[in-house]
Amino acid sequence: MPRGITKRRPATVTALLDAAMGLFAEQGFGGTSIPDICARAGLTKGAFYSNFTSKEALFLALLDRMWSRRAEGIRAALPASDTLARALEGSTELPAIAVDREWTLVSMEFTLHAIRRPDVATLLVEHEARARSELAALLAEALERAGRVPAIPVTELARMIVASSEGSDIQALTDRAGGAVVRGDLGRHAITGLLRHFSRPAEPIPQHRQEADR
Amino acid sequence: MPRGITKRRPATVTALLDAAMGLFAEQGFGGTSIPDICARAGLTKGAFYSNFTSKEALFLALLDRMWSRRAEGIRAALPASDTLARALEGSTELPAIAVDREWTLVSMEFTLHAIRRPDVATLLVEHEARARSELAALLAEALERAGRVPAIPVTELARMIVASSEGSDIQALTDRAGGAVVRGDLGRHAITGLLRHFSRPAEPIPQHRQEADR
DNA sequence: TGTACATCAGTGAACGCGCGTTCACTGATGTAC
DNA sequence: TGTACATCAGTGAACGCGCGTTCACTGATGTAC
Repeated sequence: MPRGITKRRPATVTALLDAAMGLFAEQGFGGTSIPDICARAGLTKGAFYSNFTSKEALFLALLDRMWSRRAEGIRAALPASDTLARALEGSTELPAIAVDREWTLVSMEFTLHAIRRPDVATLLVEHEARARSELAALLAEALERAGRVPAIPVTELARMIVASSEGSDIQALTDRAGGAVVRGDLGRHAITGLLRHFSRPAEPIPQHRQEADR
Repeated sequence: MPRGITKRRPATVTALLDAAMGLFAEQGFGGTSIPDICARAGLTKGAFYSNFTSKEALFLALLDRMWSRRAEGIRAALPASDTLARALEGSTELPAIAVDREWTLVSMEFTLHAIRRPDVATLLVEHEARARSELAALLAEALERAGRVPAIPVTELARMIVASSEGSDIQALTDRAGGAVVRGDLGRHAITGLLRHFSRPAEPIPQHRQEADR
């Protein structure tokens, strides 16, 4: 006599999340209905209500999955600080990272959603703070390897870089959708620029302080 | 016998657009129904269909109005190149510009919409190209006043600045909604940083070329 | 290993509601005289 | 200036449809023996 969840359940949840991810990216959160999601997942509406209380709840579960997958991806790519350091020294370029269309669309969708709902926004703010602090640690390490010291707190630098790269991603997707052909490395250029501008070469023998920003 | 549109019509259109602006910001495009808009405008659904063929058509009309209003606002603030030049010289800070919540939300909403519909994206890309070229002109003027020359084409600089400031605006709105208290000048700092990094002081007596980026 | 059966998980019909859209109508507008 | 009336503009009832949600049910699962 089954006395907990069966192995069938997670498969159903996965199917629903997969379907929702695709549909939210294609049609937006507001533009996607629960029957839409169920149809794509090959399930009935009852299956949906057996697993989630509302579309909103499913959205949160989807984000959870997106965030933990991304976290894995980032941990896997962690030797990046080396690459970053070399880019800072000017010996290489930052590598191109293809903009993930689905991820960016669903994230934008969620950000909009969150800005309108304070309780959801709290969730998002916490997640971003965590992600940013990992980036800040990476930046601190890369700067040190490149023999530079930050001129402003690395957490602020991380904020600027996130803002700049998100803005660039959105620009890239828009241009691509609108048929405009545009060089795709401006985002990386801006980031390198910010990193160089807001840090300076470490002095071999630390002497008196000087102005942070020339 | 009336033989064209009467003065009643534009008032109706304005009421519908005003109502839609507020609702799209509050509930999103997909989350707002036509009856919603009519109710807030104090009109019946018939009035809507007498003026627009669909919610999509109203959205486009709304953007048109938003864009032309913003263009007016920008033209009115054009002496800004002076302020910008002084900020570049380091004698002042860039002035704080309050993030317009409604504008930002509706623009994000539209960007999402556009990324999904190539024909709408074309419209957006054209608009952005126009806006960006005005900004590029402003930047060129400001750099010259500040006695600097751009190290990369000003149009690329304009792209970076737009990306960075849009990203910062979104960050600011998210943080504000999530109850995080955050200094609001990082966006301006980043912009100043980009401008300084991607330009250098003009040489009084032009001699041989040198590396753009130090 | 095989089978009985309690529990879990998804089915599919049913419901009321609000949506988008249409259209015959009433009232507002503004020109012609 | 005043009024008649053709035209324009918004009203509100009506419609069919798909939505979100519920629930009695059937079938899948996996434990106990």
